[in-house]
Amino acid sequence: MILDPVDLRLLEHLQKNGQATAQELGEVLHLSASQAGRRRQKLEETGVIHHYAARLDPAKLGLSVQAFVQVQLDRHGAEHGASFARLLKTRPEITSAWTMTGEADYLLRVYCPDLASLNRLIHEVLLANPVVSRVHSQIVMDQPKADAPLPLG
Amino acid sequence: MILDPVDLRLLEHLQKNGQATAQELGEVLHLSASQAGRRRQKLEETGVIHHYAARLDPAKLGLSVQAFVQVQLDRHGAEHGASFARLLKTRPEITSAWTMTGEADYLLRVYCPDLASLNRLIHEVLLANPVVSRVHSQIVMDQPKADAPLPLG
DNA sequence: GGTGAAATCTACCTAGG
DNA sequence: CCTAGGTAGATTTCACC
Repeated sequence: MILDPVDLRLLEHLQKNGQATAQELGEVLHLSASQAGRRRQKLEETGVIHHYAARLDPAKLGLSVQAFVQVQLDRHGAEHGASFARLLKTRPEITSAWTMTGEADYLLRVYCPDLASLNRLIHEVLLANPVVSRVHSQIVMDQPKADAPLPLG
Repeated sequence: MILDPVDLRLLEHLQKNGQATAQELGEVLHLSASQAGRRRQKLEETGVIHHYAARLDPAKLGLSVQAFVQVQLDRHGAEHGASFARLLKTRPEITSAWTMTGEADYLLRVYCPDLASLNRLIHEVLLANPVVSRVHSQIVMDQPKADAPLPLG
């Protein structure tokens, strides 16, 4: 699928407001509402737009502690990685996990109601797991930039 | 604002499908559509729901390189942090930035079309900045867990 | 919890390059 | 023939009962 500059501006807008109506999109893009809606539909069908999501305010939900946790597995092997990957899915506090080049480390993004529950996660879940060799956690103090739209230029 | 278990299930659903209609929410929650819509409206007004966003597929947009970059500032001071914070806003590849406890480090989440542009960002933008002392970048290989709903239990 | 007016979406249709 | 703009029926929302 080819994305022209109008598509990119449409995507930029929909990332900021996923509830924008076809009419609103048309005004922003200087198109008719029907054309804007048609473009949006195309982008949904082709999977460029993966889904729509409500973004919540963690503080208002009592999730006052955010952290990034780096986890180092003691032995590198497919079966170890797989068992750890299963663990990730069972822990709702871990909202995202990435593996990186170089080390077979995981980077985890974690939301907890308080420091105690973060420490429980680290000690009773992560360090208690025999596959895990080391963890290093850093608590988020401030988020000067949050979930900006993807760079589409 | 008090959130009862029904609100939490509503939020969980809206994080997965931000376009759920009041009727759909009502079916999930075993409520009437009008009650489900009323709850949602309340959660929007009180800011528990911050906004709605379209989630895009980075690969389909040509953003094949994701990375986390840790940036260490050479001197810790309010004015240095502020100048770096301004830099963050000017770079669309940097979609999120966090400051952590302990060090005055920044963790940056970055999306680039290729390795060359990531390297340009690191060397010509970050390291070229006099405030920056060291950077350490890790390229994302895999994302076994991606943007799961916030833990609302 | 239910109802109805207003707004919105979407499929279909028409016009122009 | 393909792309842009317009129209109508169905659906959804939201203020009110």
